[in-house]
Amino acid sequence: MTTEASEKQSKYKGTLNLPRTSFAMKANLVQNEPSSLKRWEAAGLYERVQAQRSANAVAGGATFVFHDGPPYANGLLHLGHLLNKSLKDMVVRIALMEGKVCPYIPGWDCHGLPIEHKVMQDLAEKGKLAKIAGLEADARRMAVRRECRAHAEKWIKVQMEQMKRLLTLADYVHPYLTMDPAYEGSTLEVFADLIDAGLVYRQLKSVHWSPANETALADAELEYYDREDPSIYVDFEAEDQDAVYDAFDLPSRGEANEAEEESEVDGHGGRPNQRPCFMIWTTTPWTLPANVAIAVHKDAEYALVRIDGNVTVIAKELVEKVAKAGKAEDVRVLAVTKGSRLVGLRYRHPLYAEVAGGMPDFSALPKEATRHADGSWKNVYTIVAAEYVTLDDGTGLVHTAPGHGADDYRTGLAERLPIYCPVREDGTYDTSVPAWLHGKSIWDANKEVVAALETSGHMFFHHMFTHSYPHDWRGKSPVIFRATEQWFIGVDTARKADGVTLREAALRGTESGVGFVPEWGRNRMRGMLESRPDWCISRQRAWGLPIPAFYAKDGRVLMTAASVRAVAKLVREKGSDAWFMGSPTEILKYYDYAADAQAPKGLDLRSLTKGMDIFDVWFESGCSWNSVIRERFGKDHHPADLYLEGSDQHRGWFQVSLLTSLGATGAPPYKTLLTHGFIVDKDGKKMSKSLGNTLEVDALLKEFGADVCRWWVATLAYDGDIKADLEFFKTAGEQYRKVRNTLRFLLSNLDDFEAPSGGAECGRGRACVSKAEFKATDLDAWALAEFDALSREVRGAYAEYDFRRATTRLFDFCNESLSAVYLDAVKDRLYCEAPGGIRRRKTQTVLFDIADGLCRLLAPIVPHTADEAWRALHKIDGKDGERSVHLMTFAKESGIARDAAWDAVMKARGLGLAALERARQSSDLDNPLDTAVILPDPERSLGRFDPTDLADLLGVSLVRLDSLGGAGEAKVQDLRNEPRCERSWKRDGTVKSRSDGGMLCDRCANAVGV
RNA sequence: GGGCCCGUAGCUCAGUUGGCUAGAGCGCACCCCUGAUAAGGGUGAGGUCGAACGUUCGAAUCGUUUCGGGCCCA
Repeated sequence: MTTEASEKQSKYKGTLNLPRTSFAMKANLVQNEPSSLKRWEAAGLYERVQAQRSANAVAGGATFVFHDGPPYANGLLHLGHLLNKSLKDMVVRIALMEGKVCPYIPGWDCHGLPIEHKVMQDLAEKGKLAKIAGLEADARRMAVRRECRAHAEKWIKVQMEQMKRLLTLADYVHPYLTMDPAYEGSTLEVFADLIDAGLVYRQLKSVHWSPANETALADAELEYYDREDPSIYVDFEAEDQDAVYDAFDLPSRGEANEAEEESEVDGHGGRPNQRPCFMIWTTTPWTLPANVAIAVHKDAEYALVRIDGNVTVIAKELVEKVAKAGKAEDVRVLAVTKGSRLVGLRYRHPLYAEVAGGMPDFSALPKEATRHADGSWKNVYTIVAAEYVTLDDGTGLVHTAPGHGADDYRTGLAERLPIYCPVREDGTYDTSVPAWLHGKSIWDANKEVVAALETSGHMFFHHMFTHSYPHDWRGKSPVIFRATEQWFIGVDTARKADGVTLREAALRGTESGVGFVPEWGRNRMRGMLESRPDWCISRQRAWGLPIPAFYAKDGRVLMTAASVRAVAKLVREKGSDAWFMGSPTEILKYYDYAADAQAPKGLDLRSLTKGMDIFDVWFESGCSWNSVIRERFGKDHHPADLYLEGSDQHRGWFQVSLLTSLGATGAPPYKTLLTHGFIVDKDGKKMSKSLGNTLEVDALLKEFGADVCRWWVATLAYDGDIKADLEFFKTAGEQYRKVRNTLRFLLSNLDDFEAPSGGAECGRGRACVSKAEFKATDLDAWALAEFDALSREVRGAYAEYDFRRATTRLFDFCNESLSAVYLDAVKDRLYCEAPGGIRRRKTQTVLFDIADGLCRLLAPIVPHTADEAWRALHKIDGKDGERSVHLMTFAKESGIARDAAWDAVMKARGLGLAALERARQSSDLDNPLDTAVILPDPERSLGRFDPTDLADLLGVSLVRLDSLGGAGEAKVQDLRNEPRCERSWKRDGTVKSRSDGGMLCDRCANAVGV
């Protein structure tokens, strides 16, 4: 800029009240958020605000109990955590801003397989595994547990830092950890209550089993490798051939037809004179000795087929496939029937045909394997129906061995079949199988079974094939399914107190007791509750809370409510390590056996052995309503007001918490469930590391800062899938900047404004102007009324957890009501009026109230920016940590009256702007200040408004009203022949030469004092 | 394969009980301002409402089917 030009521009520029503020346009969140964090932590903001609200509660204020679900203490936070934790923080901050007591105790799920797995891997890499393996059982477990604890602690620290960096306001000094002794003890106490309610039992279940390592494994411990196995198609002969032919509606063979036997050609509906078979397919011949049934799908069609001389049953649509696989040459379908017609038909087990009774001696099985049955075994070796039967592979008739498969196991229970598992821990057969298999390894048995079936003529076809098969991740050896005894919580078991089952109680609670946001969560929960099986709570691992069961030599079990409570007491003192470090009598030191009526009689406590099972980690987190909420805040805080998690938790934490709470207390643990969807990429595909479409939380925080990330979260329609992409964060950043700049403009015009202190009412002697001096037709009154409306709507949206509606309104208010309309209009008076002029001070008063209120409304969403702006507004010293917007509550509404004709004014403004645009397009009239606009005023409603307000709303020098011309368009008048005020650039008709030689309008002359 | 859910302008979303030429913001294009300036203001162009049938005088809105996607299960 040349000196001349700058002189010309600056003649009056120095006399203007131009914007000035320390609140920077550039947020620099990445640098500045950590200092806010530090300031809040130093001032003990969480404790301070909780104490403040608690004091308020004593005076009758409300309480809102939020309960945080624990993330797993393993690995870095991902985008889902960012979403979840941000939403939670907003909920909590909103409750606090409404003046309620609202705790936020963050928690971590610490036990469980993923950690143990990782730790074992690390130990293997460091070559420490052999050393540990050499230890005695308890010592070995303790060695692993110590490593696991260290691992969990490490990740809790990392995740906690990330959560803090997200600016969440929680009690990070006292988080809850599921591995804390008090938490563990409290969990055991819930378990004791469930035992009291009669819901805990022990039974066999098929689990992944490693014969090489003689241990049960969970899914996470499996690795899949290719393996070669026999694929065999086996014919099981029917017991009653006529019953089979009846099922296929083949007409009875008349005596006269007997002569045809030898020349039987079928195809005419006659009954073949030979025993029909049921053909099954399997890739695990070694499980055939454990076969007790064949499953079909009752709606599928099954064909009676003559295939290379044999008559057998195969699913109709698989006939061709099977025939082709077996290279059968002569295939004829004789008849077709529904699976349901086959149910109940009996067959002969090919491996037990020679054994006395035709089946193994099931009466010798452990009672756990037969408890569910009546001992009649009437369904053994029959066709049963099962939903999981598909026609994808095999024959459509599924070999069923309840001792060796999860589906098979369920069928076994449903059909009252024995859970027959003739395979011992080491993978060899016991003596219940045919003698030639006794003691054989199942892997060796595969070929022997195949050979036996070939010899006996039951093998239709077999070949070797390669498939993906689960292996023990540690030994790389193949695993099998094997029924073992496990602990369960009965979902269909009647509670002792009222005879109601958990399933009934849960469904009832879901129906009416619990609120769902969004509402469809109710359906989802119901569907999952209806179909869920009993809850298997035992795991054969080291890293967890032990199931405190003791076993006597005679097989009896000691685990009563009283014994569990006694163990709980010890665990509260010493943690669950005590289980592994003490003898049964030491562990039971608080237990009074003599006083326990529930305990088995005549036990010698000294001869008991400790159970090796630990709890499913879901059981531990599922007890947090007790271990955290009731434990810390008392029973009157149960149920909590809100649980907030991803939609997968309908089967996870939501459900397990519901079951434990219903079982132990009879009530659900929450009043409302809020669910959010899952994060997907910009194309709606799920995010996964292998697809490379993930976004790193740390990277996002580093690029955008927490406030922008949180703004993004708040703008989401979180009830469905959530698309995430770097672009969307940029968009959120743009919106953030718009809001920030609006705040900045408010602040920059309040630099010389004396704020009312301590919430005092404005009045004489202060810069701010009393609301009593505002008229309903003032533009300032309009702005305040707009803010009142905003405040109502945002708080209403917050109350419904609709953060998107809230941020949309907040953004629109900043963008439209303030930036485009009000602030644009009041610039003139802010800059050009005398600093203390009433017109300017009134507007400043409004700017102050709006800035203050806006900061409070924004505080739950963008805690750093809201506090930064609020502190700038109140001119708080940078080091002063005592004052923060987060200690405030939402502002009261001003309640100001707004003239009913404001709508007409805004409509006229629209017409005026359109006219100005037309003028710009059609002439060289570009600057609105060079014009006057004539507004149509058919209703004669605009006359009572301040003409300067109207002119400012259009950014023009003058507005004239036309009440005679009807509701037409606005017109623009060229004022370029009128003199222009050198200070305000307006041509309002009062501009003339003044004593200082400048051309000024009356207002500016007065302001400058000439 | 089953349960629950989603699919409206390039993007993110509004669209009450079916009813005016389907809306908003962002982005984009064009213009203005240069005293909110790596800011601010104005105007405008963008959609066969995933697809197909059906119910209806009339459907983005109701029903059936179908395609694509997500979560949970099998």
